[in-house]
Amino acid sequence: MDISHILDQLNEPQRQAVTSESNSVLVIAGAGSGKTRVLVHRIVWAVQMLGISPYSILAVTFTNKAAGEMRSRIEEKLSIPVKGMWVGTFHGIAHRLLRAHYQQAGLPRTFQLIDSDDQLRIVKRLMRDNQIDESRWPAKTFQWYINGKKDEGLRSKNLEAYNDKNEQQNIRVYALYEAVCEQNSLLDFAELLLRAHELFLQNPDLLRIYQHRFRHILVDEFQDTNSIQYAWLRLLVGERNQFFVVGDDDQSIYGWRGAKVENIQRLQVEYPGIELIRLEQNYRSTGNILRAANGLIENNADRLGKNLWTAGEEGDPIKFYRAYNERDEARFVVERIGAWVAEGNLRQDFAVLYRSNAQSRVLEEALLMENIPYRIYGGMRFFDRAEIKDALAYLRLMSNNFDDYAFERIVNTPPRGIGDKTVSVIRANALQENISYWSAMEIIIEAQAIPSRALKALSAFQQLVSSLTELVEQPLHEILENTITQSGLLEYFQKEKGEKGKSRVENLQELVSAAKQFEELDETDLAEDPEFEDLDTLSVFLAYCALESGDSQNDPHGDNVQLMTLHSAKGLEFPSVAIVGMEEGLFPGHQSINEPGRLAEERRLCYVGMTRAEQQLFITCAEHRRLYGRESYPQVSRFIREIPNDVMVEVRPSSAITQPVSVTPARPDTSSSTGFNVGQMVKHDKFGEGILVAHEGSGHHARVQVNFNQVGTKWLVLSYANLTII
DNA sequence: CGCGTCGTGGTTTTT
DNA sequence: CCACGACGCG
Repeated sequence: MDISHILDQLNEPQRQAVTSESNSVLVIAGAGSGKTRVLVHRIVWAVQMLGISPYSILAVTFTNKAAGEMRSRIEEKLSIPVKGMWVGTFHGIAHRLLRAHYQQAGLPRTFQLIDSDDQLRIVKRLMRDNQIDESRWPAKTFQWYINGKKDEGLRSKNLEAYNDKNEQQNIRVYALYEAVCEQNSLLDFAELLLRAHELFLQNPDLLRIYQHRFRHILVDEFQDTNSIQYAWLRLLVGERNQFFVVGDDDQSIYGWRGAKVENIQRLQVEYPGIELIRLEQNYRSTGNILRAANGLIENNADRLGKNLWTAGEEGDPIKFYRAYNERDEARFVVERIGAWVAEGNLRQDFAVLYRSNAQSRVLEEALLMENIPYRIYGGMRFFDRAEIKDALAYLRLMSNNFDDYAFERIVNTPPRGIGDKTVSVIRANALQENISYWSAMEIIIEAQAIPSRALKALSAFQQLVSSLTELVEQPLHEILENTITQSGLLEYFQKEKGEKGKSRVENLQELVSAAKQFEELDETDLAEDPEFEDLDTLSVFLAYCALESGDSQNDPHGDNVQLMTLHSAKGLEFPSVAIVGMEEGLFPGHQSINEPGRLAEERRLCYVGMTRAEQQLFITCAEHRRLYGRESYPQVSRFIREIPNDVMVEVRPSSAITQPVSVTPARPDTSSSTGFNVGQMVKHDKFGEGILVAHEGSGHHARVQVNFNQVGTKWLVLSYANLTII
């Protein structure tokens, strides 16, 4: 068989990585260096050239999107569907293992998954039940604590508070939370990983089976692994399996949620023979962009070291703009987008990246003003939407009457006259008798223990759920359709006025079609394996919904400018990129400035942002920013100064003047031929008095920006405005 | 039960 | 500044 085509499209280090026969390989893959390509080709190589069975391959990624992309690219290359190969996320694979071996994992067959929203609800309710003051200890901090410990592989019983009052409380809540989850057979995301790890630890025979099966283990984005994921991988790799890891220490930006870059270093210690391969040739960005990014990231200590280069062009220098304020900054970006489009480019090829979501607002306003369509990434995901979770809660309750959290969510959603009073009676009864809410409800109805009005409403609810439960044999989408209509959810949201109600109705309808798609998709992770055969469709679908938060939002719908945080830009690329808000305190954020570790992560985030750009990169900051209603005069971000001088120029509004960025940033020339200077107090006939904060252009078109005491900031054309200096 | 007011707090996000 | 959650009223 001619397999040369597998290697033809690869450069030397890529080829080396694909064909390496070392037992463990660590590929340090810089941004845009063809990381996914290497993973895909290695698998294809193994199957086609080495005759390795797909059955013995396990490929792990972090996101469903990455897993899906890898799978489809492999199948495309092999031109046959790959049976038996496991490609998935850590969570998806852990889930699959737990479903297949639920007894050994100490779980009931029908265990359910919960997302972080459900998790928070549980913590909140548990706090109420145990008289823990939510205003003193916000539920979120406990949630954070619990997940953090689970990511470290620690259960409450492994923790010791000593004399720390705070820690005692943390551990107490953690233990209570564990008990609740145990009782309701609920597993949160971190629990999946922890359980999967324990499953192997406590069942050596089972571990051996899987070690024997997965002779080839590949991991993507290794710098994002947390402690428990790494521990789980180590078990599976064992003494002799092939371990192929791809990552980039410079792109580790998730330390704050438990990812350990150190795992890359550990790898080299714990797998002494590991072959280190660097992919440094970049196929994405211009030479200038790469030099800027390289220069920046060199300021980080403890790097494995890597220098991106390109065989392509130098390209334009990076354009740095110091705006007078955040609105001027937005105006500048919009202007560049205008120019980009005027040159015949697509809006969707221009991305604006910011550190925090709050920054999108000014940009949106500016884009709206110019009628430029845009799209914001991130935010609510499909399966996180309230209306979707409501509908799914009905399914949960149908699938498992003992799911108190589903019960609580929908007992009065849509409103059907079951108030707090009634619910607290149910809750009290359930707590006292140690039974589920559902059973408590049945007893209360039986005993007619509540006022007749409430009783009537409650029996109607009971009958509703019971009659829905009878539909369980029907096709999934019909169950859903019946659920949203008979429950009254659809009607309820139809009555809700405005865009909101409309989109909720649409989402519910989309859920029905998602269910339809799910039925057709028999090659789902779960359905593929015989272990799941005895599980009802409903449970499988619910698990799917929990694990697949629905990044269908990611498909670009129409030609829109793309707005997103730097974090969500990871893994993406755009011909033209603007990074805004490059100011000390914002980026790097004030929380990070005095902690070297966190500062380094901010710098990596900046590196990630810069390396998204293919041709053009703009970086902006504002000298004056209104944030949270407060005024601030931030310093230019240190990251700006870390970018080498010769690859970046500072640009001024509406003028052709460009100059190298001065190392000690000086205020741009504030005087002009117009006779007005920034900082002067001026008076306008209509708007009253204000301070001049910016000016641009000259002659007849000269404009100034004035911050008026009464009406806020405005741009005025000098020749019309009739301003007087006061 | 739904709507209004007051008060508070406010990186980053996937599974 | 503004969004969201906790309360109180009709």
